[in-house]
Amino acid sequence: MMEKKRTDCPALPPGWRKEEVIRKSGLSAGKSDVYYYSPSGKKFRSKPQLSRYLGNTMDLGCFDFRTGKMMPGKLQKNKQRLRHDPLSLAKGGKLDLNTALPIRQTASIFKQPVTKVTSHPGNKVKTDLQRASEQPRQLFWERRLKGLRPSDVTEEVLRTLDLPNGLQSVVPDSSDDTLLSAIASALHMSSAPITGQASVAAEKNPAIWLNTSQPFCKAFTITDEHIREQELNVHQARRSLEEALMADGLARAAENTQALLEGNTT
DNA sequence: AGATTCGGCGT
DNA sequence: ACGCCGAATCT
Repeated sequence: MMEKKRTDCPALPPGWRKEEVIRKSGLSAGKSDVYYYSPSGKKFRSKPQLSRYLGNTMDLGCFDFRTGKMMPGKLQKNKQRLRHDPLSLAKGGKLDLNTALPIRQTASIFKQPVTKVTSHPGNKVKTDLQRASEQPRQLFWERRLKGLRPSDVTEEVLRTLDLPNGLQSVVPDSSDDTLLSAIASALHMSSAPITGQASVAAEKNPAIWLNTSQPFCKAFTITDEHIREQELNVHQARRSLEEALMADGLARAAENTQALLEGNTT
């Protein structure tokens, strides 16, 4: 057989490999197809597919699938949006997985070497821990999360959460899922309590009075009822997980005994 | 079954 | 002209 020419791909996290296969017959003979293999061996044959899998892990905006390199000049020329409805999803109902989403620019879940600066002890940026949490943020940046959907590695879209009805946005035209994203982000990024916008002024002029360290929801109160509801949710989630684990264990066991009985060769 | 390969639709 | 993905074909 042909020796597979799988090369390491420096633009992707460690362990990812790229393969180029030349078509040898048919009308398209001479053309080539490019594939990528994840560290775990899963094959990827298009950029959208890769995007879906890597999700928010990495920005593939300037990643060129064919060459496997980052191409800084690939700043997508977004048409004249921003004029009518800057927050709407891209026309055609499709979401641009390349650049539309606010995503981390580094592959944080992968182990990657970082530059350790030792020769500049006074370096503010590398030294000052406060600075990291004081990065300026775009007003209403949470809105860019609109349309994001959680999914597992098989690309199945998961059910979204429901918000308690006591939660309201301080900005008009903010759909429920945007608000959910905003609150989820706030919980995720800070260990401080999430109180919502305390100042009523924020409702009249969010652009001026919004407390940027809080999500753009109105101040809310948590009732005992809320807590009971949430406890129920957690219990149900745990039960689901338990069942899934059990089912998986049984399936594996059955697979193994079957293999033994049939004298499976592999 | 999964892997490989080319066609062809849509942009 | 080419990216993407369905499906025929191969192992």
